[in-house]
Amino acid sequence: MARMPSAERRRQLTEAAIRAMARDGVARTTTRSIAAEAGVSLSVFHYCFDSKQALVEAVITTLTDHSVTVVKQALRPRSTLVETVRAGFQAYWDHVRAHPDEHMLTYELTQYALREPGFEHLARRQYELYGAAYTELIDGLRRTMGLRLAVPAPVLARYLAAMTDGLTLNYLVLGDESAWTDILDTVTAHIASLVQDDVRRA
Amino acid sequence: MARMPSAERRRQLTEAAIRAMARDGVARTTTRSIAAEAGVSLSVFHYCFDSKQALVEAVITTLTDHSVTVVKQALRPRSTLVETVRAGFQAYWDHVRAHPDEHMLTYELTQYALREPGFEHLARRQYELYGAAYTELIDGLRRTMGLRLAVPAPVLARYLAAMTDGLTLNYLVLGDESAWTDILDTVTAHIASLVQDDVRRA
DNA sequence: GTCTATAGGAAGATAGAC
DNA sequence: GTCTATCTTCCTATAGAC
Repeated sequence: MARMPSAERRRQLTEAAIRAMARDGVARTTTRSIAAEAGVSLSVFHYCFDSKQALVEAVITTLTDHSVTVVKQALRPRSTLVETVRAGFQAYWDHVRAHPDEHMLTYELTQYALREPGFEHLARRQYELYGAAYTELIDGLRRTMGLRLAVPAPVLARYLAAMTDGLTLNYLVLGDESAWTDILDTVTAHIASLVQDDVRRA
Repeated sequence: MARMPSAERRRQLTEAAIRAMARDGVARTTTRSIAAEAGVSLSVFHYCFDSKQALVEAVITTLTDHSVTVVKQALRPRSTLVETVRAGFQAYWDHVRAHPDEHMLTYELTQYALREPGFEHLARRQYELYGAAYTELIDGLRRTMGLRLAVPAPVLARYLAAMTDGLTLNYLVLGDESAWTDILDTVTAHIASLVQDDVRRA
C-alpha cells in the first residue's frame, strides 16, 4: 500500500471506522473490520492509534463536530421568526431522513461514552454543544428581531434540543410508517407559538 | 446450590442480568458475570437459556413491561387537566431521578435491539407501548372531561412520548447541574397550554 | 510505514461426572 | 439440575522482517 503520513492515515482510519460503525453497529465493529474498511493491515491501525479506545475517541469528537455543524446549518436565521423555526426544523429533519445510520451511530456512541470510564466528558460535550448552538440562534434572533424571552435562552435551548433529540430517536425506532408529517407540523406550530408566547409575555 | 425449577431459575437469571447490565453496561455484561451475579455456575445459565440472545430477549421484554408500568402509573388521571399533566410529569421525573441506571439500560437495550437481526420488533414494541399508554390517557381524559383535540390522539401521544424521551436522555447525559427545574416548569406549562389550545381550537 | 505471523486472553457454548 | 473442565472462536495488541 502507498505510504502516507500518520496524520492523514489517522483521518482515513477514522472515516473508515465511522462507515463501519454506521453499517454494523459499534458493538460489532472490530479493529480488524476497520482496518479492512480502510484497506490497510491491522498493524497500520496500531501504528497510528495506541489502542482501539484512542480511535473511538477520535470518532466521537469527529462525529460530534459534524453533527453540531448539521444543527447549526439547519438553525441559521431566516427572514422571519416563524420561517426560521419552520425551515430550521425541516432542514434538520431532512438530514435525519437522508442519513438515519449516522444519527443512529451518534446515539450509540453517546451510550458508549457514558459507559466508558474517562469518556463521559465526550458525551457531555456533545450535548453542551447542541445547547450552545440553540442558545446562539436564540440570542441572535433576540438581537436581530428584538425578542424578549420569558425564560432564559439556555433553558429554552435545552428544551428545544431535548425535543428534537427525542423525536429523532422515536423516528429511528418506529420508522416512517407513522404520521410523522402530522407530528412535525404540530411540533413546528408549537415551537412557533412557544417563542411567540415568550414575546407576548415580555 | 439448591435445586430450582427452570421457570424460576429463568426469572432469577433475568433479574440478575438486569442488575449486572444496569451496573456494568450491556457491552461489558457477559454470560459469566450474569451467572456470578445470580450465584450459579455458567452451565446453569445454558441449561435455562439456549443462548445469550435468548436471555437478552427476556431482559428486554421484562424491562419494557416494567417501564411501561412506570409510565402508566405516572400518567393516571387526576382531578383536573392541569393537575394530571403536572403530577404525571412530576411522578415520571421522580422515577428517572431515583433510578437513572434503569433508564440508561433501557436506552442501551433499545440500541441493542435495533442492531440485532430479528430483535428490531422488540424496540418497536417498546415505543409503541409508550405511545399506547399516552393515547389511552388522552382518550380517557377526552371522555371524562369532554376534551376535543385538534390533532388525533395518537399524534399528540407520540409527540409527548418523544418529548419525555428526549428530556430523559438529556438528563442522563448532562446530569443534574443544569436548571432542570426551570425546564420542567417550562415543559409542564407548555404541555398544559398545548392541550388547552386543543380545547380552545375545537 | 507497512506487512505477515502470532502471542495472550476472554467470550459463548458444550461434555460428562455427580 | 448443577457442577468443573474444556473446546472453539474471535478479539486486541505486539514482534520482527522488509
